[in-house]
Amino acid sequence: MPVTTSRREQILTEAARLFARHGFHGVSIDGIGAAVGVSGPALYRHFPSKEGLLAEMLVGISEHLLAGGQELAAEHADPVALLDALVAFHTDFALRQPELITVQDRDLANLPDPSRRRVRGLQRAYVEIWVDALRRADLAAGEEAARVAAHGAFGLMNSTPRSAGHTRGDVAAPVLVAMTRAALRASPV
Amino acid sequence: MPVTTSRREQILTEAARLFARHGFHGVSIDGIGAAVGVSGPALYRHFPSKEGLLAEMLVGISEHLLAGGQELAAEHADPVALLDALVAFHTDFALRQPELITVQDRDLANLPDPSRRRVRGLQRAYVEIWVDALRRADLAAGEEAARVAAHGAFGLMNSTPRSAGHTRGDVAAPVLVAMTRAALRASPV
DNA sequence: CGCTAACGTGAACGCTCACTAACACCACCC
DNA sequence: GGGTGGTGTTAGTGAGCGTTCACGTTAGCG
Repeated sequence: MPVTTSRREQILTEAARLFARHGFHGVSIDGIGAAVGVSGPALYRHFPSKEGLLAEMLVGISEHLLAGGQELAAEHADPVALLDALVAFHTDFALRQPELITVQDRDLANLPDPSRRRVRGLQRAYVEIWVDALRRADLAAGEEAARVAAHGAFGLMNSTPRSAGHTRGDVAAPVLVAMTRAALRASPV
Repeated sequence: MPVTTSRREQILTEAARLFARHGFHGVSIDGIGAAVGVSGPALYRHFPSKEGLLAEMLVGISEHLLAGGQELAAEHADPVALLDALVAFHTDFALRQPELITVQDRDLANLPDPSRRRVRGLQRAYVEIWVDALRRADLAAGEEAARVAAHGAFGLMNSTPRSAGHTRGDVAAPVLVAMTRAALRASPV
């Protein structure tokens, strides 16, 4: 890993910004090129296609989340403590990388089939960590309810990137963490 | 208003389904036409443009939510009771019209400028009802925190349409309602 | 020094797509 | 029965865009 951001990473960063703002189909190859200071087809020296670029982005996010989740799961035996750690971890990521979060759950449909399956698999494994913790902590009335609760928590923690976005992280973070923890504890009605 | 769904409404319904699945730019005029049994440019007999169709859809949603919110606000003097009613109302809408919810917060960016401003204004007014109730109920540590909490609640309630989607509503609804209420009560840390 | 590989450019191609134009059908009504 | 407005169709047009191609430049290296 180079100390100076490589052109590849530069492209990924700017593309994420643009995709988050205008959507995958709302951004042109020329537009991405212009954002990094080169023009148009130069991207094909670094990525096989526009879809390939998106694929690398989304796979990267999913892998990062799953890796973090697995690490926390290994550290915490107590499911309630694990959930608290997961909430902190996910909230931190969502507030630090708002563009990635936005792109991830808006443009998944634009992935070519094999990559989409890959991302879906990674996401499913990540969700499974949450579902498992919820069930072990007796915080869900069943498999399906646990899944609803996990997705609900994601929606809550991912909400700030999607909406205004320019809320300062140090204001939003404690609110979101407190809300999510309370929401999870309340799920079994 | 005809008892049989007019062609206009038919188009709006099918377009919502398609937009939700593939995104605004991922759906063609011909595709929408095919979905309602006519082909292609026939849509221009009912809508001025593809963007106009989207505009009518999103304005309709925003107006519906705002109207519902205002009605509830008029009925409930107690802010906590109002919040409970808002949660029930919004959750019901989100689970009954998952496609509309999906399109609303994914494709707002694809609206032409005047309509986008219109929708943003309606949304802001709707959020204001929530923010106001939260503050009057002493459930937020400040203006900005209240806004974060409101958007968080939306993210939670809107989560099921976005994710799996094929979860049965009568399973998801009570879980989401309980989670959202708990989350809102927890927001002041 | 020449060879090579990495990186960039502008021009061209081919396709999709929103939108328009010209025409047809049909219900309705005076 | 003829005019009229609503609703459809097919063919065409022009623009945008992803991708490829042929070519230029530069850096490293035997």
